[in-house]
Parts: sequence; structure tokens; C-alpha cells
Amino acid sequence: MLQLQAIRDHKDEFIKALQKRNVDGESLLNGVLFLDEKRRTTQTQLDATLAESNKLSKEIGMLFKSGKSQEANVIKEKTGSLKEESKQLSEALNGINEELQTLLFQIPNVPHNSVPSGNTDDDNEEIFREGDIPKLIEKAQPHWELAKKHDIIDFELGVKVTGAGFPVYKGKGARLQRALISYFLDKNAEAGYTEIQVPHLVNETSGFGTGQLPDKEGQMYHVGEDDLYLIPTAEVPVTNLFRDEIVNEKEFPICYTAYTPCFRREAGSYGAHVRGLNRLHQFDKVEIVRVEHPQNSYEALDGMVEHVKNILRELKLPYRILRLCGGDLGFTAALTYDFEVFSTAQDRWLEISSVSNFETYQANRLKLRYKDENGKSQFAHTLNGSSLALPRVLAGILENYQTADGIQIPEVLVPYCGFDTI
RNA sequence: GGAGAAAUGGCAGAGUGGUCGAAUGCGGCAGUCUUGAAAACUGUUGAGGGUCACACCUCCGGGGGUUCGAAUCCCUCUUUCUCCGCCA
Repeated sequence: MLQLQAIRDHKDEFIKALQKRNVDGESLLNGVLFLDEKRRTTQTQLDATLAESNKLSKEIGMLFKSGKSQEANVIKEKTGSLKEESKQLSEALNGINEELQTLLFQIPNVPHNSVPSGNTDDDNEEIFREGDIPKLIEKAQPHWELAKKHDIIDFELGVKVTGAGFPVYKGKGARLQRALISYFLDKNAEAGYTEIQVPHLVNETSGFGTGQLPDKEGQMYHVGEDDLYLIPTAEVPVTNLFRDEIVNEKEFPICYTAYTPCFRREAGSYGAHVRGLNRLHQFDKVEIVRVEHPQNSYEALDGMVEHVKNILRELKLPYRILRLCGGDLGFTAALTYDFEVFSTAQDRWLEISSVSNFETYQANRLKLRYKDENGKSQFAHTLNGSSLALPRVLAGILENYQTADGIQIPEVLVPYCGFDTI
């Protein structure tokens, strides 16, 4: 959520930046400013009424104490109209606040200066590419064929137990999953991220805190009976740890890493692009989350990008980094870098990580603050990234590492797996 | 799941209808003393709105009610604790 003060101060810049998302910032922000103005005048009127009525109440109290109950009763009669007035004003104020809130929830984050304008993922800007695309054997297969051949992932079995998009990993496949999780967590811990385990269901307030609600309501599984949501990413529970907190400036940088399964309804997805591991309803991911001082957040973002690069280098997977264009940028992000691994057998790039700076957008919703040097509360910056999402990494490994003698395991994973070939 | 008790500032903990945003202690911050630190002493220290700055307003788990006036009384929800039941 954008800050009112920031909108007041930077309206024109914001409108221009929002154009990169093809969002009509002008009418939205003008609407906000109009309501904000209305809110303040109403609030002022209400405050004055309450002040008057507080004053009278105190007088009544004193009069009763000194035994002048008759005079007290005279004043008492005056309070009736004040009460009525304040009731009306506070109802009006509540209405305005609700309207303002609803409007603010509709406005996405303001893109960072470096974000290119554009509508679709075709307009994303490739900023980096590394790793050799392997020359595959004659009869190279996509990962879903390989998974079947080696009996390491059973998609049909998942369909029987749950439905499409819930695969069952078997034998070496399951072990490789576990190896990847451990390896990623170890790498993140090594880089200074504290490992934590968090709930896989969150309440509605948490959904609002990180911005999944109300924007992506339909993308999350909802447990109606208990009004809880299955997490679409560890970002939600981990970032919400800091909801309603005022952290000490000295604690920065705050760095956490967590492994969780992620649940996404993926309503509307279909076709060849969702085959195999490409798009699932349940998948595993190791996430990194940072809470930063606003001055350092972009440096931190760069650090996270370097960190993910290192992991992909160690895995020896060919990858590229994209800077997302305005149209492809998530609702809450100011700047996002996507990592994609080249899946040779499918001849396409697969997104395996998304690293973003949310600036104060989430912090404002979360009321996540720190004290600046003047002792004033300021919103912190939040960031997160996948480090990494498992299924497509697995797809990349299976496809790129296939040989005539089976699938090789990347060297760094062998100690975690206990085998070097599938 | 059943019965009872409770929820107050970073923490502990007073406060049962009026001047209480709230005693006191701990912690934090600043200072005195000290070569430095500790101890001791002094001061300061919740959040949000509003204002150029004050004034002023709101907040004592959430929501609603009674009252001129609510941390305090009533209703309701949530959470925690104790006992019982069940259980990985």
C-alpha cells in the first residue's frame, strides 16, 4: 500500500511511474487525495466535538464531587446534541476511511526507475546470461518422460490421490528433492540467512499484510471452515512475522530463510506449458526474506541476486536474469529480477526464482517500522526471493544432465543424495 | 471436546466509574562520577491521527453496548493458562 504522505509529495512522479504498468495513476491518486482531504476535515470536526464533550464530562464530574448536582444536570442536557453529532461524524469518517482503504488496495506499487515499460513478458529485459547450454544426446527427452522412465516422479499417482498438479516423488526422485532442499538451506545459511520453520496456513490478516489479498484471492486455497489460507509462498508467513513490529535499527539487515511447500490454484492455466513439473498446484520452495533499512534495500537486492547466481553456478545450469517490465511486475513489487533456467530438452526457459524489492509497500500494510536517528517511526523495506523453487530446477537438472548412461547428479548435490547417477 | 481463570506500555505488574495514556520495578536512551567499564545517582522513555509548531483527538486483546463520563460495568468473539478427556 502506498503511503498517503508519499502520494501527497510525489503525485506526478508516481503517475508517470505507474504508466509503466499501464495503470491510470492520475484518476486513482486524485481519488485518494480527494478522500484524504475529506478524511482530514471530517476528523478535525469529530475531534473538536469530542474535545467539547470531554470538557463537559470533566465539568460534570467536578460538580458532582463538590455536591453541585443541580448545575451538573444542566450541563448534562447539553451533551445530548454533542453525542448525536459525534456519532454522525464518526460514521461518516468510518465510511470515508473504508472508501480510502479500498481505493488504496487497488493501487499497485510504484515501479522503480530502472523498470522498463511494457505489457507482457516479451517486454522483460534480459540483463545477464551465464552457463553453457549442453549438447544433448540423440534421443534426449523432456523431464516428464525421463521421470517415467526412471520411475522417480509419478504424476498419475498424484492424480489418483489428489488431482492434477500434485506429483508423487519416488525413490531417487524423492531423495533428490530432499537433497535440493538441504543444499539450498545450507547455502542460504552460509550467506547469513537464519533458517526458520513457519506455518503452512495463514489467516486473512497475513494475506493482506503481504498483498496476496485482496488482489490474488482466487489463487490461494482457502480452508473455509477455519478461514485460513494455504500459503502460496513462504513470503507470506515469514514476512508477516514482522507485522505490527517496530524493529531496532541495529537489527538490520534481518535475513531469514525457510523451506515450505507452496500451494497455488493456478486457475486458468492450461496447455503444454503446464506439463510435468512446469506448473504445479503444490511445489517445494526455499525462500529468502530480508527486512532492510530503506537506504540499503537496493544493495541488498543486488546481494540476493548475486547469491542466487552463485547457487546456479554451482549447479552448473545455464540461466539468464530478466528485469521485469511494468506490465509483468507483481502488484506489490517495485523491482523484480526473474531467474530462468534453460531447459534444453524442452527448448525453453523456465522461471526458477523471482527476487524483489517491495520498498515500503508491504511494510505499510504490515505496519513494519524502525526508529530513525531522530526517534521517529519509519517504514522498513521488505525483500524476498526464491533460493530456489524446486520443480523447475529439478526439471532443468533432469533434462540438461541426461546422458546415454542415465542422468548425472550435479557434483555439489552428490554428498546430499548419496548417489551420482539416476 | 468439557469446566474454571485471565488478557494493561519492550518485559513484569498496580489500577474496579471522573483530573488515568495509566503507579511502581526492570529494560532502553542521555547525562554525572570514572583513565575506561561496572555500580550509584539524575533526567528521559508507548503507538497512531492532526498542526509550521502547539492545542486537540484515538488506542488498556478484537467488536458491540450501558453512562454526561469506561482500563474499570454488561454482551460477544479471539487468545492464553489450569484441571479433565483425546492424541502424533
